[in-house]
Amino acid sequence: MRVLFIGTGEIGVPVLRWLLESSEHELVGVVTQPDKPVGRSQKIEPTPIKAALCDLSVPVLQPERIKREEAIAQIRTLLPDVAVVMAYGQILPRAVLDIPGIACLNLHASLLPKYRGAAPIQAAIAAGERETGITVMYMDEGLDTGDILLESRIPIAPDETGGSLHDRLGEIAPTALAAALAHLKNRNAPRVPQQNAAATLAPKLEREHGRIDWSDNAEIIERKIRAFNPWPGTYAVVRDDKDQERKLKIFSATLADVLPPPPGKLAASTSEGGLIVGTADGALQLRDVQLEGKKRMHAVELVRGHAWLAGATAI
RNA sequence: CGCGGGGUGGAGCAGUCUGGUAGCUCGUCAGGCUCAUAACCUGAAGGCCGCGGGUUCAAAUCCCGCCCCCGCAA
Repeated sequence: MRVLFIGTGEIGVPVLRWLLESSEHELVGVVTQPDKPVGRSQKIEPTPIKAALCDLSVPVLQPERIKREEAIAQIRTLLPDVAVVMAYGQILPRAVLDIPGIACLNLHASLLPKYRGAAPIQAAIAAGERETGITVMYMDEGLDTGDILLESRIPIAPDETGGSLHDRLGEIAPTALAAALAHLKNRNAPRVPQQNAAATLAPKLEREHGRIDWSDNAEIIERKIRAFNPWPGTYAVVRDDKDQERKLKIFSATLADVLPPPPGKLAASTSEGGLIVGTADGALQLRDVQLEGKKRMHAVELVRGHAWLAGATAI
């Protein structure tokens, strides 16, 4: 089949690679977001999808707005049978959804109808789910509301991070897509409407969402730290010995079976060294942390040079 | 020229403003104490103080240039 890939994020790269190598399907074009300035130096960088596309014979479209008529007209000339959308970052208008001759599919990184939206991976871990997966669905104009073609499930490990789950979901996506395309080709593809009553939303995450509320339970906070690692990250704001507010990023922490300090209060850990911090119902042992302006390191190392941390309060 | 923090023995930091013998917590090694120990005591090794230039009797410290790391903003 003639397949058009529409995507931007890293998670779509395995699917793109699979389409490139597939002998059964022809990648007729790729739509991705425009190159954007990234990082401290604001260097203009291609999207991960464009960067992964070393095969220059595939047409790449990077419309500022896919709603515009010029963009739509260009896509139409590619004459795709199927469009495959994954982590694109723009809403597709009806006019685009109607272009593919057979179907416009979306690969979404959750078991729909749970966690519709931009951050399904983090949401699943933060909620303490035991499994998640890739859902292949027929796109409609709503936000991840289309009818389901199939889903591919994987378990969530107890030490899973947003990053590790993101990578694993990206890797199983090609298999799910292959099955979906095979069904379409054989004209026996299932089509099951979502149970809208069970739907939940996983809205786009901002850095500010990573601030930890120490009045939450230890288990909730620990899951959030894992879910938000590496993006958008979690942090506490502490006052240092010079009365300056400093941001302390927390990359990992574990539940500590010790007498907890009050919520948000940092204390020296007697059992393992480093720092423990109080929550609503228990203590967390801090592991990988990073004080703003400093390198990422183990809490044990950080405390050697920053004794004030033991006894500080996260505000 | 977006804003800001930083580069000091193996790790994390202080010292820089106010130039004058390189310091702290830990690690390593040796010895001691102990039934024993990640505990405690004693001792030791280990630093061209990011790189280059300048000022000075004297530079980690002051001046100029460069490299690298990190936080924010986008």
